[in-house]
Amino acid sequence: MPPKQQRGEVTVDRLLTAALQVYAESGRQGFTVNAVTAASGVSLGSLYHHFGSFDGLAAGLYIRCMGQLCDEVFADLGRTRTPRTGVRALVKGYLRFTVEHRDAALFLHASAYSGCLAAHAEEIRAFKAVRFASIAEWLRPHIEAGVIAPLPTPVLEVLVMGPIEETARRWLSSTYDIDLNQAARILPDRIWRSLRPD
Amino acid sequence: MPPKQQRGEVTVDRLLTAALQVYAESGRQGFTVNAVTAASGVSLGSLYHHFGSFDGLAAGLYIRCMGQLCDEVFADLGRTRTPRTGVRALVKGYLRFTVEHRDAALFLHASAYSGCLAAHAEEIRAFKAVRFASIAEWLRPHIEAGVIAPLPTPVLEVLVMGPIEETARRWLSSTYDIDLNQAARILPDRIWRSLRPD
DNA sequence: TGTACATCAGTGAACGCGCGTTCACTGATGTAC
DNA sequence: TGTACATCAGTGAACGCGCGTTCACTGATGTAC
Repeated sequence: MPPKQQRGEVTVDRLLTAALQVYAESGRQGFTVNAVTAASGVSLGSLYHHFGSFDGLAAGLYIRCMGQLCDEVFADLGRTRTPRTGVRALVKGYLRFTVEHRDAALFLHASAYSGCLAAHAEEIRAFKAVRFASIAEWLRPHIEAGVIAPLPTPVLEVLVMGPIEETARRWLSSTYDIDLNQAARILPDRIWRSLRPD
Repeated sequence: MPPKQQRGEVTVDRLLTAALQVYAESGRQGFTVNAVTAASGVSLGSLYHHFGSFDGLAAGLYIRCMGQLCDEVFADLGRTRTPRTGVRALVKGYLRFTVEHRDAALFLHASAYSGCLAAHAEEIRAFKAVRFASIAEWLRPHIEAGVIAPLPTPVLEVLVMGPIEETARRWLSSTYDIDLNQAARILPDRIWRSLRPD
């Protein structure tokens, strides 16, 4: 249901931007249709015209944030040659995105189990499958070349993304005091050690 | 606000058990006071007598689940002598808990950003601080003995718990198909490699 | 042991609020001839 | 170029539902003398 006129695109953008802002300021509890329409200045009917439901808007926001994340993280990854520099790029890229787009990162983490996305789960799954394909493609030649241990793909993913995402999560929750610069410096080498063959 | 009579304890227990069941069956959206009272057979007034609010019940459930998790995971940890076996115990314990208490594990992960716990954040933080102290105590002598790399504690925690929690998360979301037995077999050694000095 | 009383536990009808959603409508944009 | 018409976009009042919460009350338990 993409808008077919330019002003429609603008309205969709205003709604999503306002929605992210509302979520950042008021959390899940304050994340309501009324709050979003008030913050965006867009009418209630217009929101429903473009998204069909409030969950639809949440799904749209999730996809927009996830797209941004993939763009920024995978851009750096493509320029790397060795798995070592690749891991470094992933760590730096992911943590930089987390800092520079705190609101988006928070929304992505928080929405994972929110239930708002249940109705659009298939759409989101398909979107992720497309965008995440590049990371698997990046991995394969390194495994075949024997420069990364021949572990099952899910285990490799978990070894790489686990520490990164957990770092981001702790920083976002602000319950823990974790130094992102320190983590960005130390993690790449440590994660790389967990992937090496032999 | 712990109950002062035995029947009070029983009621609290019935409410929390029913609440977990409701959450497991209906998700966040279906997790309401009415659903919990209906499932437990306990009256609305009684729920408020014991928990003060619905968020209070959510916080109580979170603490109960977190307590169970700590009990099971740290029990095995205490019996280990080397960091290598310690990591293995953590991985196995955490993943076993995830499988055996799927509902509790799901609730713990999902509640992290739920907002329901905001009002009781301090209470939960204090509870965690007490229970998680044992893991830091377990780590320190190994670092001092030079058998674990002298990394900052938060980074160590993230390196160990990141892959474990990410594995659990993926298994719980059931979007990914991840083999927990395989992960439990491979992860300990891989995580251990990321902690070794030199 | 029995009685009186305070506290704890349990009940369920009632309430108000704000949520997501609908709908009949107006205005803007693009297109065909 | 001008006009007619279909489609898209935007509006906001109105609605019903179910949520969390309150409260006046009854019953059970424990304790003091």
